[in-house]
Amino acid sequence: MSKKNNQLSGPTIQPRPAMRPIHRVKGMKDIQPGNYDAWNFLLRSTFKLAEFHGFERIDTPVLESFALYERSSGRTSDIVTKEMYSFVDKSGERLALRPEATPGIVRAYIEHGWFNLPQPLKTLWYGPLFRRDKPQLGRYRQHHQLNFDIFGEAGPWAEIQLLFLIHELLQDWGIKAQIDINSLGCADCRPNYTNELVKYYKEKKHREQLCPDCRRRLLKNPLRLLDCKEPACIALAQDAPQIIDYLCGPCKEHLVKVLEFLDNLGIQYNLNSQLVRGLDYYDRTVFEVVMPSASAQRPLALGGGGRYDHLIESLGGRPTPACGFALGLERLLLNLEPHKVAASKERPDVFLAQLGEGPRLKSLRLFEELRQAGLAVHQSFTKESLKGQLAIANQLKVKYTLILGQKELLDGTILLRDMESGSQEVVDLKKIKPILLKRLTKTR
RNA sequence: GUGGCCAUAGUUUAAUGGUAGAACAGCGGAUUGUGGCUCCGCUAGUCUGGGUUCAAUUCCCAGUGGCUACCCCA
Repeated sequence: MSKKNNQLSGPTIQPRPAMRPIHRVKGMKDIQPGNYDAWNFLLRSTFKLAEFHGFERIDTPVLESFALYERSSGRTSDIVTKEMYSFVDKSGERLALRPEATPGIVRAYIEHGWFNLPQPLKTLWYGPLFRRDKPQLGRYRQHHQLNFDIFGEAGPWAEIQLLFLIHELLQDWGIKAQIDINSLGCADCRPNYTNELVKYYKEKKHREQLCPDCRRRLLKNPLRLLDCKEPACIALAQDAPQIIDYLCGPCKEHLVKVLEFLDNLGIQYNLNSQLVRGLDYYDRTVFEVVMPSASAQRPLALGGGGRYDHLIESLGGRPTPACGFALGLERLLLNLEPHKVAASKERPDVFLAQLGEGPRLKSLRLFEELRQAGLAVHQSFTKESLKGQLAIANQLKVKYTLILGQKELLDGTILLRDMESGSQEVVDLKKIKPILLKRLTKTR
């Protein structure tokens, strides 16, 4: 157990632990040192852009009542039936870790009377969601979403603004994904279509070709027949009636408006009549951002959303049209170019190195002074050796390093080292702040 | 929930039925006040349980975990 080298200043060497460490829970992910750069890259640009678009930041609790999801997402949806983390609280109340964001957001909208705020209300939500899936590529039991919602706007402008925002974000991030769009009609016209669809699939020659899953879907949720990836079912879906042909006047007009605007803005999209979504609450416009995957048969969805004009009502609110969109952070992360992330990282301006007790104290004060002057100062007060401190300054790729030792402290000076050239000059300590400010603004 | 592949230092990996070798990273030194390059040293590992065996990290079984495809979804 004895250490030969008692000068070791690194992590303290611990005796071997007697107990086995506890592993993280399946499907959960830690964000490790260094990983946050990519998250910041995504989040910072989103928060900024969403603010320009007039979205207000909101949050809702991780824990909600089970009934909320049962009523909104659909009693038969997979999310509710097999993927939710739910439990009974000591009080006997049935609770759930939120599996998606929209129901909680809508609940808050109703509960706090957000309909009294200026409408349309645009909200930005960011947080973790929980689904008890089997983990795989881009899927974790805890994942994070960015949710954009627009309340109180019945017109196609809501969709347009969302799609425009998404388009801008994808461009900023350098992600070349495809936007799929479709309309599911409304309560008036959708039944006509589903009737036709069921009729088509019930024809004997068609029905016989369906996979077992799809035979079930035919009874439970016919729209999802279009979504199957079995070759035979895909072939059948090709010739199936298309919902576009069955949309009522207003629904058709709405969709056409959305598409016209997109054309006008030069936003490329793919009108995909096969696109249906896994949640029950959508009306009219639905869309998805998809990324073709090399290994998987289906493209990976980076995000998805649509209009939910009746959800607020069905959760007990006054009738309010609404439209929302969610992006999956972990899936976006999968598609980021490392060099874009690296380039987005801000480099500190100055590194402050010190040698000895006195200089260290003095440098703490100088650190504060420079920081308040608006300089990005870094330091490593725990390191003793100048060598070690310079190595860190080098890793940080700072332009200048300040060195304050005993000698400088006595003279009232400080060393200014240019890290690129390696040249050094002695500067009056009182003048270091203006000198740095001047040099850095010149090179920035 | 179903299927496939996998499990050795922090990471990437090598090897073996006789208790494991490297690279990178970290820390220290060469240079006790000067980074990047170099050289040297140190730290650190066979997922868990059971079985076969004189002996298991190696072979077998189970579990757990990871990756991945499917269902479904962001």
